[in-house]
Amino acid sequence: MDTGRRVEQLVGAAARLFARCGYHGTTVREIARSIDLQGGSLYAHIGGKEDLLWTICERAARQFHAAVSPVADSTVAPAEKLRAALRAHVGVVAADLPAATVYFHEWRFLGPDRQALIRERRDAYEALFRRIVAEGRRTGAFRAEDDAFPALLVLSAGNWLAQWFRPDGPLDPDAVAGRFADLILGGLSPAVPSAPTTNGRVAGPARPAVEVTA
Amino acid sequence: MDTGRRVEQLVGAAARLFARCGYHGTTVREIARSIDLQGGSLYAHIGGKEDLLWTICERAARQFHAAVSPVADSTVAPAEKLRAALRAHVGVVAADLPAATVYFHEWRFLGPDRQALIRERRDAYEALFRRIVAEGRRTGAFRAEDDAFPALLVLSAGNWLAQWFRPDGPLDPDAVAGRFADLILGGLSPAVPSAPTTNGRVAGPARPAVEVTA
DNA sequence: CCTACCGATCGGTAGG
DNA sequence: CCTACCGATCGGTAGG
Repeated sequence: MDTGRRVEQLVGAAARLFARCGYHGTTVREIARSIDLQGGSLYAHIGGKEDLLWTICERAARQFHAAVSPVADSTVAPAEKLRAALRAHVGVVAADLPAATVYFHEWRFLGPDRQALIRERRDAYEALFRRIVAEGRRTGAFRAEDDAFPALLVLSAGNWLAQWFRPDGPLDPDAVAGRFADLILGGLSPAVPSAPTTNGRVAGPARPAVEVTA
Repeated sequence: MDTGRRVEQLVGAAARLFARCGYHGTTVREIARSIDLQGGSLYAHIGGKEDLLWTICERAARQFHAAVSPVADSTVAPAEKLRAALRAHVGVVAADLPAATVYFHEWRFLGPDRQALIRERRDAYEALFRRIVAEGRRTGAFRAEDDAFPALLVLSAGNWLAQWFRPDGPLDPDAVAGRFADLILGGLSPAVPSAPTTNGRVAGPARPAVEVTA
């Protein structure tokens, strides 16, 4: 875990290349050359290709936790807490899209031990979101059948973001997170005071099934 | 596009291996050996490694379209249409998890021309969901600031599914889709008849910010 | 469908 | 940090 300038450049270059071409689709030579280093010279700075992947993933896991954990531990109301957690998550993704992409998709190419470490941290991270949902359900702030699905919906939106978000787009990360939070908290259907649902289907005709489309 | 039994086995084996190890992390030898074929013998059945990737991606694109397109063209009310579209999408993902995983993540390793073809189809597919949202907004069945984010939320949930869904899990694909649809349509917060929102933040204290947590 | 082989390229190292 | 090199493995082919 050298903090040398060259090592940082290598980690950054590796993240960009791993994100674009995949871990196995990237050559150590390409990483070296992208920061004007000769072929095998990157071994003067790092132990091996997998070390670069590990550094990227380990840092990303830490940053997600560091961003969301204080939100989860705060005392704001559940709805605003979930909103803030999503905003924090989206912020980390958007702050380093290549690193987030690698963290989401290439971590499984780590060796078994490191893979297990990442998996542990990822599970603990997801638990933060489930706990926010659980708190909201307990206080009556959320209506949901379980903790897992709402948490999964938030994380799905937050993770898939890495596939489409571009920093030069029209919306900044906070705005994107806000839009998703509005949808997930408020729902797409205009509020009909919580109609009882039966297995995911509205019990009885909720509103007239008018059809104005071609 | 041979339909021989051996070719089908190769496509299936390739999907499984590409999904687990990635396109570049998989060897043509591994694919061949997984269906009891010798090293280079798979070239008696296919033109090259990339052809396998192409077949997987092209079929997946077609199946997603075939499943959702009739739903989008139907005349059911927007909320049920969006629910049915998500159910159809989830069904395709769950029916062949390896193929869906490869379609979502490995298509970018196709050559430029084939890559462009997949991108076109994917864009057209996403437009189906945006159109459902547009229809709902037009008829007043949906409240949303635009078409893109609700569509993106549905697709995020449906695509991220390939990362965690396991066929031996407690919920079948229809149940999973139903849970997500309930959340997206109904929202997590109990229905306070549509309070005007300002930039993703509820205007004024919507409900008492009681805090019952530690 | 197999055997045997091809040139190219891979991650990594020695020696300076 | 470079040059020159290592064995191993890659996708693909020839000839049968």
